[in-house]
Amino acid sequence: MVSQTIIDEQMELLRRGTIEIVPEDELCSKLKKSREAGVPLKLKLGLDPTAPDIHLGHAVVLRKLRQFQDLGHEVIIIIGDFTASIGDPSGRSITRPVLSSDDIASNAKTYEEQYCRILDKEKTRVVFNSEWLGKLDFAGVIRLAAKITVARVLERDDFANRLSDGRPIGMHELLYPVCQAYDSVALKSDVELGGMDQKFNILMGRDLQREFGQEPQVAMFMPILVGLDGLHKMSKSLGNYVGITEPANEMFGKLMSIPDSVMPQYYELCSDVPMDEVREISAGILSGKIHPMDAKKRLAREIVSIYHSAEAATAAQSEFERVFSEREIPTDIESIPVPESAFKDGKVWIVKLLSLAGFAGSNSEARRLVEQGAVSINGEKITNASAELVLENGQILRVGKLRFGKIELA
RNA sequence: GGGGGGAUUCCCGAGUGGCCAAAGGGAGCAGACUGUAAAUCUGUUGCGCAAUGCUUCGGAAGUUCGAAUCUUCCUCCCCCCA
Repeated sequence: MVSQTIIDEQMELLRRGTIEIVPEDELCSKLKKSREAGVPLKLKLGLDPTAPDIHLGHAVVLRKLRQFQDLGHEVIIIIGDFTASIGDPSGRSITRPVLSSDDIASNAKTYEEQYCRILDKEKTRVVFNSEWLGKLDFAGVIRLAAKITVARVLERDDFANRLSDGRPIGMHELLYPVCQAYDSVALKSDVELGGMDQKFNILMGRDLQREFGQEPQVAMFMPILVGLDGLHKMSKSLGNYVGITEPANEMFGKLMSIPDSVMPQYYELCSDVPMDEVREISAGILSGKIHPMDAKKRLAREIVSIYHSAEAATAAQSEFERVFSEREIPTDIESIPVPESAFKDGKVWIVKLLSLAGFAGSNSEARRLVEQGAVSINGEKITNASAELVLENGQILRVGKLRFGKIELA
């Protein structure tokens, strides 16, 4: 007999940072059963192979899976190569573009390289859903579709909204949730994790498994991590993300730029700081005992430590303080090679230099930056857009607050 | 199959013959302030070493001294009816 205390402890750990577990008591009994029988649970996570960079938002779910692995369970990652050819309509107001199979293959590979930074490779299996979905023939598809009603599919918010707003919905998109649900059937998964945007799809998995006479999976919903802007969900396309493979300094800096209001969420979902402590920090900020900036530095340090090391985190913090608190120049600055051809009479036009450095997308933009007083060389502001400069090796070109470059003469 | 509406700069959206590189908002960028937070204020946001210059308003052709605006054809989208 498995001690209830152990299960309770496990449940408490697993509950952290989840919005909803449907149903919670089923997870409890699955954990117990698994422990008694010595058979690991199968955790399913579907990844859409469109975004090749895993960021902290994806990491929320991956880290939860890791907790399951640490409890002895098995993770199955489904690369949705087949479903990507449909395009998940979740959270999209427009129909997604269809990916080529080459893109999918290379994206999937990048995923594999990245997820093992969080997951235990020994306890992770990767499968492609084309393995079973690709084998269905048209009759099979129809039989599958027959198990779900149109009304059921149209319950889904984005379909309902699109329909009422008069935006298009492709027939193939209606089948998306069915495909994903069928993945659960094919794998006989015990638990499926996903963001709230996946709620509909994951619950449909339960329905379909029941239809196929399987024990339905437990659905675990994780919040969608808000991006660095504090407004929209973290996503690569919005550029408000922190990739898990980014350098420590970069990560630290990006994390320092989040709005204060999202700190508690980041603490809970992206760090391992115990929840009691997280609550203390939040309270401390409210009462004025803790400076929000200090809380944020701690947060950034905690997160950087997970993906790099404690040392790297400390170093990133001192670098951050150097550059932004003390307004000094960063220690490692990328160099800007300046070829001879850029020179005219031994001088380089400032606008030319900026586009050479990649700090401006066009000469017009470069000109604007100069006129707005954003550009300096060795701390000396340049405001005349037609300025011609005599350059020396090692001079520091700065644009705005963030961009630095070191002049390197060819 | 029939009828109607629509496609504008990164996004939304105004513009129905010259005053339009195109209002307004969002987003971005820069400056001030600051904790690289938020809020706020200011400037800026097609290209161009800048010129009464060049290229843009779904695509092509046309009318006109002149077109985002008018005409024709095409492509795509939406709505209503069947």
